[in-house]
Amino acid sequence: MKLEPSFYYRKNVTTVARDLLGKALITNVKGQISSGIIVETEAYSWKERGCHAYNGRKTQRNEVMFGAGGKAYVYLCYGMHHLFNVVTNREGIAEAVLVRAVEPLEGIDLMRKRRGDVHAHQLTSGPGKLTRALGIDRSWNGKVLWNDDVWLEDIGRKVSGKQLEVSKRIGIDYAGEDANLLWRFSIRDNKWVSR
DNA sequence: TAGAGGATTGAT
DNA sequence: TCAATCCTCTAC
Repeated sequence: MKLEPSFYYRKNVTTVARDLLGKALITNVKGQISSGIIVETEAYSWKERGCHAYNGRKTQRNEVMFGAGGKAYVYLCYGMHHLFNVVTNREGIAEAVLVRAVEPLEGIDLMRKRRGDVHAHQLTSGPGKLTRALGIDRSWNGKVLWNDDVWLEDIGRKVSGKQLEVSKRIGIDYAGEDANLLWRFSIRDNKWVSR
């Protein structure tokens, strides 16, 4: 079952980030389906320095984050990697959840084709890798997440408190104290969690 | 309009 | 540990 818009509209971005664990991210590129189970996320909010939209800073790139929740925010990092975010909250409030890693579910052969011949557990174990494996690029920026190209689904997988791992976010040393926020959520001992 | 730098990856 | 590589933002 596809996640309802109300799932994304919720006000607490960290709650959405936690709830996304165990959900499936599915893409349909020219009729070819590939999907993965989300095992690692990070929350970002305009209220803290790790976020592109810190302090309400709005640019052409991050404009989508200011829209209503439930859209994809895809941007290029380091000139070579596409990163996939889920926009949350209501219009005017810039918050998003970065999907950092998924566990391959469907279309594994297709992912291999896109990623080259790598070990199964390296197919989608990082934010730049999973976008490539699933065929996501910047042209997907702004798509709503309940259409037929890309969507999220509840596949009934529960993440217990025991499995939930909370930690500091990665790669935002420049954010000062905000880099210490425990806004990274992952499934403990899952092979596809990055690093 | 030019220059600096980045929410990463993969090879060395 | 470091280079690849190019878009985005900022400042001139």
